[in-house]
Amino acid sequence: MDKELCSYPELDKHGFTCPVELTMDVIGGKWKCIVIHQLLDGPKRFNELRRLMPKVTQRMLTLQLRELERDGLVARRIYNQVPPKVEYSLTEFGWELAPIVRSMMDWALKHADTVMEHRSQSLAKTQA
Amino acid sequence: MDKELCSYPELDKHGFTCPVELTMDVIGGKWKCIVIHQLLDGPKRFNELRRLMPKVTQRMLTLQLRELERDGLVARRIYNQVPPKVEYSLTEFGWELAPIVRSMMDWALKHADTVMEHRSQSLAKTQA
DNA sequence: CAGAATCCCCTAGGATACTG
DNA sequence: CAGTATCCTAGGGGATTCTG
Repeated sequence: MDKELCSYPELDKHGFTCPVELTMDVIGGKWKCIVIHQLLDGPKRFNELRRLMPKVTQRMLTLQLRELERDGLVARRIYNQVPPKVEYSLTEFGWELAPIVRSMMDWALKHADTVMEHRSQSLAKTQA
Repeated sequence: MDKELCSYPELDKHGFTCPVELTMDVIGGKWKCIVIHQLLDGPKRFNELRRLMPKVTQRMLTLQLRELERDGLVARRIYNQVPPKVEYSLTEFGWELAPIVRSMMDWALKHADTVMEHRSQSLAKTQA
């Protein structure tokens, strides 16, 4: 396989130049990875997710969940009762993302302080 | 450790509720992961990156590179010559992202078609 | 409870032109 | 070659209100 001409027919057929671009298109939403991360722990109700993610508005949560649903990553189960109960869970396909999200979590726990150091340092330089 | 009260002091000190949120803040830019993916292959010059990423504008490439630099993930080496030569490479810290980006690539190569199927299916439903 | 509907804003990101 | 400098806009995202 030619290293310099490494294109991906399956991908650019759909307008993606690079595999990573496709993945980002799927999980790149501001809250998607966090939703998935929460769902790794088990199915969650809508307001349960809201409580777990205090900074996301319910509008945004809805939108991101809809996109995850569209891509087949998240299942939405409606219990027909009053008051309503809706449960979100990872599909089998959604579980395929677990390694990625877990490695994102591991990375953050290991390197959070390093990132913050770099940021404050480069901020200090612009200040000076 | 209490599962229900699983907060991360190091993180929410900086305003992050969840580890994954921090990671997304670092690599969540539209092109950052792709840049990193390209740099996994070795150092690259500016226009070399542009050629590898046809869809990114040079303005955006510059901005994303600057942020990656700020966070200490990418190094910028300037060769003092005419015409100018600038080489971007992953720092040691940047290499820590390799597992994540690689798993993103693997995922895409495995599941691209499945994603597309789901998308066209859910599109068909809205059409109907 | 789990949302849909509006309204609105901001900024991430694009297009184009210029430069050391 | 490797960028700045402007200008501009689509849409990502927020706040609020309403509902089955």
